[in-house]
Amino acid sequence: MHYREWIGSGERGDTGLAVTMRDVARHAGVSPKTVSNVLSGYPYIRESTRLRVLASVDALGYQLNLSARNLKSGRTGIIGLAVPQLSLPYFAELADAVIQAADQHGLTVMIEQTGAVRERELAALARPRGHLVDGLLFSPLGLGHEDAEQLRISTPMVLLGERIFHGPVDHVMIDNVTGTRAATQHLLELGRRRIAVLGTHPGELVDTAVIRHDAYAGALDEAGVQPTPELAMPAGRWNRAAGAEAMERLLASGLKFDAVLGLNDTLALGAIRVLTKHGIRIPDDVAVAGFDDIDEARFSSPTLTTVDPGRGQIAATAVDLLVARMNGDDSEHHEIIAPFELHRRESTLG
Amino acid sequence: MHYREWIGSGERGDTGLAVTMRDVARHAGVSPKTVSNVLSGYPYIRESTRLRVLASVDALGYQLNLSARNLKSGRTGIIGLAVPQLSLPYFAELADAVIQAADQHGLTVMIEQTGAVRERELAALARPRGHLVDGLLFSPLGLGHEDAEQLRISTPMVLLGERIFHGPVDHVMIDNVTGTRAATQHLLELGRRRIAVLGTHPGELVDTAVIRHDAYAGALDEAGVQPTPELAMPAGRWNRAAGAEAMERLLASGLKFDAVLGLNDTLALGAIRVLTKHGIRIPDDVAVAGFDDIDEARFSSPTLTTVDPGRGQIAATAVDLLVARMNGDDSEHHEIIAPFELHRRESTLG
DNA sequence: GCACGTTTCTACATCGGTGTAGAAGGATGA
DNA sequence: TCATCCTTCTACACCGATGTAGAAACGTGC
Repeated sequence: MHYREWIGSGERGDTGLAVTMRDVARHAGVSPKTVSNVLSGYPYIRESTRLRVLASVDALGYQLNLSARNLKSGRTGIIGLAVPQLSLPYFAELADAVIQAADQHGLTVMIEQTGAVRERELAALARPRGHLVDGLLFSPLGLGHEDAEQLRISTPMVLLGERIFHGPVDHVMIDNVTGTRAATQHLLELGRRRIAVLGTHPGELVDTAVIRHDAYAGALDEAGVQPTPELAMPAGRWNRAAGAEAMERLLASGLKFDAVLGLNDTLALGAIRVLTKHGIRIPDDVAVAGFDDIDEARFSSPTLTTVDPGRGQIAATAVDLLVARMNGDDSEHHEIIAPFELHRRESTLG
Repeated sequence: MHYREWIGSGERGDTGLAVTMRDVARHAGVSPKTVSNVLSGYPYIRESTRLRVLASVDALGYQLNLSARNLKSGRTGIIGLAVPQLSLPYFAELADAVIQAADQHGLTVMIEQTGAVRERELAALARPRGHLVDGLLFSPLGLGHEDAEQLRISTPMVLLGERIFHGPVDHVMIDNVTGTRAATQHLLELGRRRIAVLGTHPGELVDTAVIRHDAYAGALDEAGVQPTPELAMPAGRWNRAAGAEAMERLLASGLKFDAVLGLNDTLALGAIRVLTKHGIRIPDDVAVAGFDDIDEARFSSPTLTTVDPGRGQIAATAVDLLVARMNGDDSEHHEIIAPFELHRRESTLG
């Protein structure tokens, strides 16, 4: 009687009324295996038995136990989705899209929030939830080049988002470079020359911030415009508060600028808030563009010019790819770049 | 050799390298059960054996198989969260909060999107994912009174959000009535008398829209203000697009109004968008208030006066309650109302 | 030295399904 | 008529862990 004294012990929460396959089998007058066969679509079953079994399933309210099936078959029908944070609209909308895409394949999604913290991202990789997920969609933010090796895991996995890692892993990528260039060129075409950037990560070697920042610089360069390094405002987190704070800093610096490129939409929206508060007119005094095309961008005041990275396509493609891997596809790894689209709205066109 | 011809058949995706408890046991020179005991915290283990086992676990990179554990113990450490849609900021932020709260208890969250469709909500109830979730947090939108009986399920469950159902189910509720009254009273105190409402659900008997609408009407009544029924604008979905559309309808109607109460923030934000587009000044011409206090409300232009329903507390309380139920607590069911707070911002104060 | 309690560990059955092999019965073709 | 194939179903072992019961070793007190 030691067991009861220690925490781990516990009677089953379930009140033991659980109906098993054996019960269904008895009720239908067949063997348990036949019930199993009916439920998993095995073809060689007489129609009459099939119906009888299904009737019994219904009558008893039988619920297949996925744990038991998984134990034998190694499949759960669950895929994991590891994202930095759901309260960031981009990831919330991405998760929405992934769940819908997974649904099409009859899969359920288990979401893990990593907070963009390297340790938690590594943990999400190391422990695909105790064999519970058949595959993993992973949107890394905190990992660096040095972690690339950690991505060689046995569970099927598809990376979402940034082109950070090279190696034998499937990617479905945002077209960061061309997308950012397009947004920057758009600002240049409006005649803007002093274009501030919000959300840079000075010191980082390779992450979304760096890639987009470089693309921005490249576009300026190409247009023969000298970039002003002081117009690059760092921001660690990419949320509204950080965007607002960066814009306050920029205004406080006294530097002149006629456009702002937020490295994502929430940064841009935070900036718009501060500009408006200071009575600066958008786009007359300052044009603003972002990246992500979150729903809010269509309804902010002013509406936000931004790059639509093709979220829906990314989610659908990634799930398709993952499902293929889960089904044993071991072809060369894919690197897919989703097509983007620049949406011109009031924040640049008035 | 018939099996290979039919879809359901499949070799395990895993390449069979899986390390089991038996392997660890062999490596450490103990019985499998001892490994199990070490891993689940059974106290009567010699310190030296404990360390030896843990070393072997590490050495072999052992990963406990949750399906197998679940099969025997009936526990998975996973709770389900059923919400209408993650791309709605309120639910995204709620999910974020729930995941964090669950994390504190060592639980993982599996999210299901119901799309606020009655059938899918019933499905989420009927099939707690094949015994895979130990408990369910459920935020129903599509269910009506007639479905109350369906909520008597054997899996522990806590309802989030609205006070729709009575009966033997735990609720953690938003203070819809007092919160909405407070927002309405705030508008009244500003001297506004013709207050439009966005997002009503005419014909519904009992849902959030009705509750908030009634509370609004009550506040008007109490202040001796005649409500104008035409100022109640229906909107099925509560997103920005619906808010914008409702506001367009209101403007087109030609009715005069000096304030707008969005039954949630996204409706209010959609309305703000349209008002701004039409050159109507906020709050000078029209004051706007919402409900939910999503992050965006602090950064919109103008910032949005809104009711903070205490999301973080709701999530934490609900998870605590659920965990208690999962641990066998079968006390009387609880109905907890989270404290709200009215945040006065520019959309009403300028 | 012996009865008794505690600590430490192990053998075995079992959770609820599914893979494998094969039995039984009917149809087919030589 | 018999060998062969196809259809339909069943028996049984086993997936990887844990609950139960109990064995072995170690004090302790008398």
